[in-house]
Amino acid sequence: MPFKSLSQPRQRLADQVYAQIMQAIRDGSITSDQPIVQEKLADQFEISRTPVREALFRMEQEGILTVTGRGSFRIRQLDMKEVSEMYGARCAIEGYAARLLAETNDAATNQRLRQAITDAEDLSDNTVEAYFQANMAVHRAFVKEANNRFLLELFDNIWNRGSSFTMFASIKSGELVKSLGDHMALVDAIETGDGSTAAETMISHIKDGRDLQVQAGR
Amino acid sequence: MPFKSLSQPRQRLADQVYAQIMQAIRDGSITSDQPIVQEKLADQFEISRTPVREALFRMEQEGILTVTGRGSFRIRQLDMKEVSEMYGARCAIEGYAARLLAETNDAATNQRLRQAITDAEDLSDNTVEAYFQANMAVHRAFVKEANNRFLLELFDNIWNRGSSFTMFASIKSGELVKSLGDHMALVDAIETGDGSTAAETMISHIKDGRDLQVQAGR
DNA sequence: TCCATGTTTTCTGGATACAGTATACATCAA
DNA sequence: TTGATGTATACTGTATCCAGAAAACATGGA
Repeated sequence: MPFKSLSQPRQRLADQVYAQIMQAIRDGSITSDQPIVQEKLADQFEISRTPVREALFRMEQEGILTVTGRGSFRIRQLDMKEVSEMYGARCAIEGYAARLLAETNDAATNQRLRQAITDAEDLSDNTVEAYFQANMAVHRAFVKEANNRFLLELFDNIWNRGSSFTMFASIKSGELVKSLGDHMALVDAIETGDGSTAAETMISHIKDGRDLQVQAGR
Repeated sequence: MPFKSLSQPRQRLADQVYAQIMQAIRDGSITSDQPIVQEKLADQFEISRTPVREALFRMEQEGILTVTGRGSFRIRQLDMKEVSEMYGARCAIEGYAARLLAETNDAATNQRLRQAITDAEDLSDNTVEAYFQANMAVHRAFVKEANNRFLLELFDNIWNRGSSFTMFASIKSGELVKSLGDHMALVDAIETGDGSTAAETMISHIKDGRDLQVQAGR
């Protein structure tokens, strides 16, 4: 039987809605000051409220939206304390990923990491969005190579929080470029083979990012 | 105005359903070999399918359920590799929490931790369930005292995975008691004030748990 | 008896209908 | 004009309905 199964789990409308709303949040057509109305969205997509609701609930659970008043959603706006905690969560995940990588210290893996960094940092344009994507791609590569799907899941969970991109928008681009440069040093730390060293290097790299963020946020 | 606001966010049926299904999973009345049928559940709860659907979707997203066939849910069964990865994720979260605690090294906090351990380990009965709860309570206390809501959220996310309890059921209770005893040592490690030491102690404690689990799982 | 085909049943995703509540708005008295 | 009260509107949660697809079952020919 040369055919591969095409029984995809019957794609749900809610998934598409989810993606579209996400996009709308990213490009700023939905802002955090207007409440999100199920019926309005349903009308725009020309579908019923049911799948829209489903997508919204999902986003609430992921911390992208927050429920206000009697049940309507808004984009969840993080205050500085929460932003800072978010970086903390990143330290936990990515720091441990670095630890695992160091403990394995596999040459081929490290090589792939270097390659990923080179690829990602070859920015096609200098927008903040491009920087954001590049930075995320690099960091995601580390977690991915650590080979633990839970870790990767948690990573995505954190990075998808609605404001994570808009937050970056406030950082001056000069600083961004500088911060991009540090990634190779992370691989170096991994290559020491010492878990704690790698973890600490990663953590302090992330904290640098946090400081940039905090400065910009004031 | 001596009245306190009673505007609670209008509690949703789906939440109750969620809790009930969760309970049913824990006490084994829903097992992983039977598919979960929305209409059946709705009938049992004597409500419509809508809130049931909502609860199920939520559980799917949390990784408690998995979608099979054309869209029906089952309890997600983790294989040994995934179980092991789950412990890895715990190392990341809880290890970093320990690091934070050590860096702060606040006497009052440490005292509260010791108290929490004493409280939790005073098992009223010797069932595996009781052990599981006690162990979770202790570990949760560490993360909670680290004072980072994201970390706590991720912690809950991991520990709520459907099978996390049923997994434990296979460990011999003798081993469990032994493993409970190690918790005070974690506070000791925190009191060294050295982040790496604390993190590593926590990680190796969790890995001990993992090894127990893996042995039992074979 | 066993396989292939057609038919019924089951069950999901999505649309629509309905009820309840908070908000917005209008109306009226001081 | 302003504040209190009644009314309309907006929007949510829940119930019900409908169409489509998989799965189970039955039926008939070799």
